[in-house]
Amino acid sequence: MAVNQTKKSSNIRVQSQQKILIAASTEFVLQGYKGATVQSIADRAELPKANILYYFKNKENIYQAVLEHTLEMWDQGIGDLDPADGPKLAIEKFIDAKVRLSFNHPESSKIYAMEIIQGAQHLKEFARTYLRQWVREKAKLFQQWIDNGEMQDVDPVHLIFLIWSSTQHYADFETQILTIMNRADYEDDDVENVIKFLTDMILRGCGLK
Amino acid sequence: MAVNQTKKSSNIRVQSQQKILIAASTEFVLQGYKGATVQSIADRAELPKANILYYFKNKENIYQAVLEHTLEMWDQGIGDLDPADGPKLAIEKFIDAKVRLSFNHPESSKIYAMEIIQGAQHLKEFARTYLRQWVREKAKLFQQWIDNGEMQDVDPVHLIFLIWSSTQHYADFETQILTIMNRADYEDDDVENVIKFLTDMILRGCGLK
DNA sequence: ACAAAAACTTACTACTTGGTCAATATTTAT
DNA sequence: ATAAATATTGACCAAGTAGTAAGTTTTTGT
Repeated sequence: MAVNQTKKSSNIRVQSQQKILIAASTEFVLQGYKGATVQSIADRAELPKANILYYFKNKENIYQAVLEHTLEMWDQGIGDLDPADGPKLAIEKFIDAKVRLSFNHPESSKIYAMEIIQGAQHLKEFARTYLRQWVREKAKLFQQWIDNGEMQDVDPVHLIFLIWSSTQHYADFETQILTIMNRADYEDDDVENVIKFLTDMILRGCGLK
Repeated sequence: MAVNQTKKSSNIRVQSQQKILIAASTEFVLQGYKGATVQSIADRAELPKANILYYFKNKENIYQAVLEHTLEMWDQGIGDLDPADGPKLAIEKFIDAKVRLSFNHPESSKIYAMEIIQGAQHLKEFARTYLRQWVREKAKLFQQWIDNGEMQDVDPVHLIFLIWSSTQHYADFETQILTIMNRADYEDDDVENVIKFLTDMILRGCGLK
């Protein structure tokens, strides 16, 4: 009985909330937290403003929901490194997942990036410590592989930063990258090319190729 | 006579403008373009609001000046790759310069990152094409080295993105990185460690080590 | 059919914002 | 010394802003 939120009566609620969150994500990316107005979110969601504030208590709440959604998606999309995989496969999987997330959900990546750049003012404490734990844990795993002589002796934390930053870049700096490549949009090949490039480079950097 | 902007009479003007730009940079980072108010900039600069708008026509102008300052700094800080250096030294110099810029001027990096993430809405066309030219030129140089068998056959444009993103990350994600490292601030060693790590990884990735 | 709950909407308010203006003070050049 | 140029400031305003209140319509369970 605990999981009884999906009654028929909630459908409109859930649907509207989803529509609002999608519109809000776009607005927060384009205008920032302060620049995105409840009205602009309403316009984009094609709902009257008061309706937005019927489903979400206030603007801060909408933003929190957007942030939460981002974190959930990453948690699910990246998941855990499998110790049984060994360093090569683990890094390959990690890069693959992270690049696909960047290309498939650039708005999430962008909102998160802006939040961190601005000092993580809205990010709840638990999200911060969760992240710290995640990195610590993964770093420990890499360190074991290093100690076992299974990969080059590189700082595992910085390695995680490297994978994180280089993959995230394709979402956050989309505009700049497309300008440089003289393109209007990413194409399907791009994802695969980026995965191949980063995997090659980083595996070689770790002495795994 | 053309360069006669430095008359004594301009001193106060220049000084005030500088004070305003520094305060504005901080505010733009912390609050974003829309969130930074002329009043908040004034408070931080310890000047009355009307004084701010005496030296800068409007808020957009202040922001443009901040952006311009960022681009100038990078232009000067990174400069050109020297073809005579060969790939190894060129990459070493590039990473070194870029990491130091990130650690020494994180606000600039942050403001630029936010501007790009939000779609480069305020960035003038000339800055975009300039950047495209810069990357094209550097990529061509790397390609020559590759063709000469002086380095591994990796996509030069993606290589530039990799160096760009991984170095920039330490400025933009300062907050998150410090949280993960459980630190309050970067220390002197950190710069050198990051330079060493990235140089090792990327040189090895390029088959140069 | 019908009452209760959920969804929607209009009108409003208190407050913040960028920017102007007119007046005053200070500095500069002669 | 003094007029012109530069710098400084407080008071003000029109345009937006988040959020509320109070009502109406629609949906739902019985």
